[in-house]
Amino acid sequence: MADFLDGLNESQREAVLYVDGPSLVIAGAGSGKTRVLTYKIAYLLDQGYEPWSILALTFTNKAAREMKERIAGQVGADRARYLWMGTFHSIFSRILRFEAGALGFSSDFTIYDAADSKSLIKSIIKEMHLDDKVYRPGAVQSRISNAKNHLILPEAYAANAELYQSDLEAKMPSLRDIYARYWERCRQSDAMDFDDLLVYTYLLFERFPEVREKYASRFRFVLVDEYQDTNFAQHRIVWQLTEKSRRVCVVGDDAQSIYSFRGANIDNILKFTEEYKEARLFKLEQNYRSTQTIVNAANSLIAKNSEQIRKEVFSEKAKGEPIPVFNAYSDVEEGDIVANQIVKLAAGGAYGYDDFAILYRTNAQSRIFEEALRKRGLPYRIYGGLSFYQRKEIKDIVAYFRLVVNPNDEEAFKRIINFPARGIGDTTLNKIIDAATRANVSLWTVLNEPLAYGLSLAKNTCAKLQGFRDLIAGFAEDAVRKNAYEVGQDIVRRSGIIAEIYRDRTPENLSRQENVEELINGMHDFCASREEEGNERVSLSDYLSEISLLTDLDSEEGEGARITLMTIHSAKGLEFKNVFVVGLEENLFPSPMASGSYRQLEEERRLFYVAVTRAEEHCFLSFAKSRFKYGKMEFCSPSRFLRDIDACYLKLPLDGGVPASPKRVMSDAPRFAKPEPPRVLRKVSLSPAPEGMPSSKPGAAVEVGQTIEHERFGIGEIIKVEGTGDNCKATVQFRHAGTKQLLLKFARFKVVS
DNA sequence: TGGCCACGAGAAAGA
DNA sequence: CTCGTGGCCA
Repeated sequence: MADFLDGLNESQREAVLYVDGPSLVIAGAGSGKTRVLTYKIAYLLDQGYEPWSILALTFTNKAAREMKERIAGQVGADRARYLWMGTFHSIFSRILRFEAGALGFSSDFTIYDAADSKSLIKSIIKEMHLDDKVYRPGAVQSRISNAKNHLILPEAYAANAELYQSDLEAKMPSLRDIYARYWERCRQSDAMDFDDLLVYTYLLFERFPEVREKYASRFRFVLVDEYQDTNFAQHRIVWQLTEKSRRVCVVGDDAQSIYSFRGANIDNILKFTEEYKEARLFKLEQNYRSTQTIVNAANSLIAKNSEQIRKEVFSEKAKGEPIPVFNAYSDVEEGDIVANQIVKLAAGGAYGYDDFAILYRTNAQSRIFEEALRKRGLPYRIYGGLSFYQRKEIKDIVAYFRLVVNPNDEEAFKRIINFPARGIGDTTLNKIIDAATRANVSLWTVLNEPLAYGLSLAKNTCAKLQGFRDLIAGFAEDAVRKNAYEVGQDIVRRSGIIAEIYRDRTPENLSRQENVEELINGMHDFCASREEEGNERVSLSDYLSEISLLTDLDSEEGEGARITLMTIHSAKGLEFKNVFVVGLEENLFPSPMASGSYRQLEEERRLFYVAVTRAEEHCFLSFAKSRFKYGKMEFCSPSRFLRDIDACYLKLPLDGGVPASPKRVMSDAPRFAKPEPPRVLRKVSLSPAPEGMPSSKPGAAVEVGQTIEHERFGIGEIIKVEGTGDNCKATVQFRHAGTKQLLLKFARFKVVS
């Protein structure tokens, strides 16, 4: 035991060793939070706790997996295996499958992903003859989700005057009816959405005290990671489980709370010691990850926030270099600057490509970096965007699986009843939905006896429906005997999906074929490894419950070192030697959607804090003066957050082109002036050139040797001119964007000298 | 019924 | 620019 305590500092050790009551561990960025959790679990095991009596909740599968591996390294894989360790959603779905009957669900209930739930909401809005311009499905979905995260059920929602008032203001008076209907339809479909996994766990414990008692006493110790990101429902469930035992340890960093948009409540951590009055508070303040400069810069940034638990994060690592801030002319140039910087650093030999990460606010920003890297032949991997399980061909197949396991699954039904095309169109489907809604039964029930539910159908259509019914029922029969892989293979072949995808060899189809093969191979591996572990028959249902909570962060693609491209949100918990935080512009970061309130703005600042603290050795910041948005070019000003970092930790000037004068940098005036109006030369200009701006006349000739400033590529020198008139072309060597040929007729630039 | 085309609107973070 | 929708035609 002593051997593993050696690896801990004073405060870490205290946090590990206190197991007699509730505790809150405030862990600054990079302060060894995971270390404390794993050591603490190892310590508990050492103290005689059985693995299955320890519940450890995390936010990502990845975090759970890594922690499990580390514990396995300390106490052996055979013991680590029996720990209850996983995400809130996966642990609770496990419990819910076991206790489903009590709640009126079957243990094979489907988990609706965000797309399923949105699609169901969409059809409910349609059925209720509401205007989907007013009742935007996304907005409705987030209001319902919000209610669930606060454990407000449809009945309570309808009775709540305040909520109704807010719905009225949003011009959605019928929201409570949509919610009620959505709730019923999910039950009808034997389905739960992500939020339901929490809601029903809470309800289970609330309505059945003996069940609550069972789990509360089974889990003798409960640990929660990233507590700052828990929502009200999660918080209450932790309370249900630990109110009596008081053996709970929550770990988190209020400065890294970045998920309020999905209901996370920073008060859970801020007020933990009020709810657990006797709780001990531990603070981990030594950062083992980053240079002093990075830590200090991050501290100066987060100090601008008002609501936080006070702590002094410090680093004893090297001082490190100031953080460069790059000022790019355009989004494209920003990509070039970052890529060039990576080339430069990588050439030094000290770094592999996996030592680099490019972090951005929105997924849409990834494309430009992707292009810049590809152009230079640099290997990269983009996280986010369409994950494997969200691809159409995969979703289609999984919909078959879902319907076979749970025929009442409405969303799966709608997805595949006419895929591959079998002549059952919208008209017929709408009749079925209509009848099902009126009779309060599932679509599958109607399909089984169309005539009993008063469907008027052509004979031909009836036969087609019968064919579909038999197909699914046949698979369902097989699924009882065969394992997931066997049924899966059968379904893909006999449903006609293979025929559909292998019909021709277009590039899209080839990639689909690969994906389908990958899915089937994955099923094979899944079954094989489960069966090796001693499970007799791994059912399709087992497989589905495994994949329904996976994200693309979970798919390890091992081949070689790659540059990581991801959103800041998904980078939480990760670290890289070199980090580029890009797109630091107003209306991007902070997001325009967060500029509404002070609270939201503070969350954006925390997000920036998370980004900067991912870096171990070098952190780079950048922004562009112009950027393509909504298909149009927009001018942007630097993010206010750049001003929140003490200038002494930054390396200015930050220009990709004209160096800013140091004087201006140090002055009291805002360090980042708004960009000037576009000083751009156009052939056809409707407005006169701005006064006092150096600007050449339309059609002015350029000469070799001149320096120009291009709207998107920045400063460059003309090295060649060919052609005349409309065909006049100039070759320009740009400082940061490489060499380009510009057709003067279209080029947007001005001559600088 | 199903496929194709044209048009218009919208574009945040994730289990 | 990209997705989703709605109208039109085979």
